[in-house]
Amino acid sequence: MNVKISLPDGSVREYPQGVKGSEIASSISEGLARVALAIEVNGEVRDLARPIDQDASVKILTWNDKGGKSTFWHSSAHLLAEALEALYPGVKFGIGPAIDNGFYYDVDLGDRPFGEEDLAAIEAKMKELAKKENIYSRRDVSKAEAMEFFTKKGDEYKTELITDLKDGSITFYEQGNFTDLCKGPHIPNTGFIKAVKLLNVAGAYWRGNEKNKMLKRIYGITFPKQKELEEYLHVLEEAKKRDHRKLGKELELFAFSEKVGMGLPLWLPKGTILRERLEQFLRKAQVRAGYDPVVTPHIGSKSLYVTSGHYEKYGKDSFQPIHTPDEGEEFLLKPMNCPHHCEIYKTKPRSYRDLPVRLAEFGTVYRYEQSGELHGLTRVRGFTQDDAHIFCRPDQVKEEFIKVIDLVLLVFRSLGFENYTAQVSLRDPENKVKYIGEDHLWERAEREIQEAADERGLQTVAVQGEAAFYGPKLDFMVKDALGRSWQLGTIQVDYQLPQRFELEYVGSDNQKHRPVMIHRAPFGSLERFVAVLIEHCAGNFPLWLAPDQIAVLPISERFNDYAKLVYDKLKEQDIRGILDDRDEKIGRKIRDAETKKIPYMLIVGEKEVAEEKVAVRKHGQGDQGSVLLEEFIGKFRTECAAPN
RNA sequence: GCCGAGAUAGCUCAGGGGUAGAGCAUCCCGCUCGUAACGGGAAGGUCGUGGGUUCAAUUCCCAUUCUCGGCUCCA
Repeated sequence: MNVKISLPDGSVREYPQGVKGSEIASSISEGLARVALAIEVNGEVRDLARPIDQDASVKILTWNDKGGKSTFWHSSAHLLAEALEALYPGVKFGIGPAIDNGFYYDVDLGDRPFGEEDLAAIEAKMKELAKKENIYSRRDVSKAEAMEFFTKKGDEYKTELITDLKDGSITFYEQGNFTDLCKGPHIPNTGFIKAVKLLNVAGAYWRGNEKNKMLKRIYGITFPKQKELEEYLHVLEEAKKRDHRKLGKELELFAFSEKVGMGLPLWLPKGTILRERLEQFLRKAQVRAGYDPVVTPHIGSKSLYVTSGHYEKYGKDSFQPIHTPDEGEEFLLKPMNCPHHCEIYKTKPRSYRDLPVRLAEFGTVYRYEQSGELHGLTRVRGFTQDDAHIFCRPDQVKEEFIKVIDLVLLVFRSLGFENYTAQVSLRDPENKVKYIGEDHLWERAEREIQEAADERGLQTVAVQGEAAFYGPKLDFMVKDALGRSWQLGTIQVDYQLPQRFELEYVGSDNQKHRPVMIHRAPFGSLERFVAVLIEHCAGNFPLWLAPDQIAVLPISERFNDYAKLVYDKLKEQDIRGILDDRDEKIGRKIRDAETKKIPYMLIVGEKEVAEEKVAVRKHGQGDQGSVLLEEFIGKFRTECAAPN
């Protein structure tokens, strides 16, 4: 009997029943068979060696497929385990999955001291074992048999896992001398793994539960070609160079002080310019889009947050209330701007004609993040949101959403983030009780968010169960220059706060109605955004943002007067920059300006003085030749205008 | 918060039971210079903080703070 196999190109071929993925691959082309790692059968990734008994649509997976990569890395985790077992007899294993970039294995090495120094030896062992081209073979085992195997081995983690599995659906995979509980799939043999790098070791709780024992998690990555590993390591190195914590220090953008407190960034003068430029840019765009700027205090009465519900949900895990000398007064550091904005909404009765009301504030909020979670500017305890709340009628949600999407995209485009996607976060349909708000409003809002995203041509993924408890949301992810994804802006629909604050408007029917609230922040937080921007452009900010746009460099002290004249002329035009009149050689001055990543250098010497010119040098590009100073200023002013 | 590693000059880092060292930055002197580091000199450190062991601690031990790598969490 034959089975009909349909291929991704739409063609259908017949094969004898029980045909293997590897045979299908060979029948398509020998080249494909050589690089085939796994096969997707009706959407499920499987081993190439597993027989196919029924009609199916299949796709041969290679390194270029996501499923191929994850299979490859999962198999690499097994190879790591095999190497560990060879080098550390008696080692116990937790889990070893593939992750976005590589794989890890959680292991219990007992009391043995173990650190990153040990990784090289394991790596060598892995390479040695890989060369053997051991086959990953799958075998069904009964629960009892599986239990017996790991009990005998003394691996209590595996036996715990087996306890939770159903008899009849348990499989082992074996390669070389290593056997693991695993549902697969795997690549055909270890020989595909040509390049191995173990990256780091970290603690990880067994099953992610802090009550459990902490295992050692060994992270690694592998590739089918040595060259690909080298490229990957190069990207890692590049990422290190671009680390915003490093550049933030070098370029004097921000700093932290133990005395001020962890997670509380200090913005230095140059960083402040950057930040304020971003603020001004968005402020302008928001005024154009019909937002009203507001300002609210950094603290608020505890009762404000009791009303909003934040106190109940986060109060205990937050900065503790501030007490005044007078009894009974309690204030909280503002963790959110929305309660304040709700109170602004309530300062006067609102008509349906007034809506939407859009209140915007660069509001600094304070949240008690766990100490281990703090990280540069991306995770801090005090940060400024480019926050705004749109109070609108239910029938305006979609239109407002579209407007917000436009604003977010303007921000991304203006800052050079060309690659972005969006996640539509929906309710968990199985568990509607978790959420607040009427069913029909949710359904409508979820539909309208999706429609709004589609109308603007956004590439979206919908994820169920990811909504906030108060409403569905749209989260934006950007890819930076190194291909890393960051979550930035967010737009969220909220039914809860209008209800809690009893917000109302009078409708055309002369009845009171409840507005819908939209929270939105295109940057997310200024701190996080600046961090991402630094890493995206490696500290080479676009001209309109650069803290120092120009360095004026006299060739020698003899030309300092002219240099000062040039510098003053630039200042008059609001051009930011420095005058380097140090007693140094021009090569040195250029080098320093290049290191500081200043976009333009104006070099002035004998020739320039005589002709009222400046010799222009661009950062990273070198000498651009001389032009008249006036001419340069004219061009520069056009070039440094903020986008809009 | 939890596990692990670390903290030495403004920065990057070396050293190690007998009260510290380099390069860069800083300051001074000389040079007056044409597109990525001019030469010489000086100054600069309670070796994160607090305890303990020791004749002696920056070094060993304990605690603590902060930083880093993860885990967990994230309005």
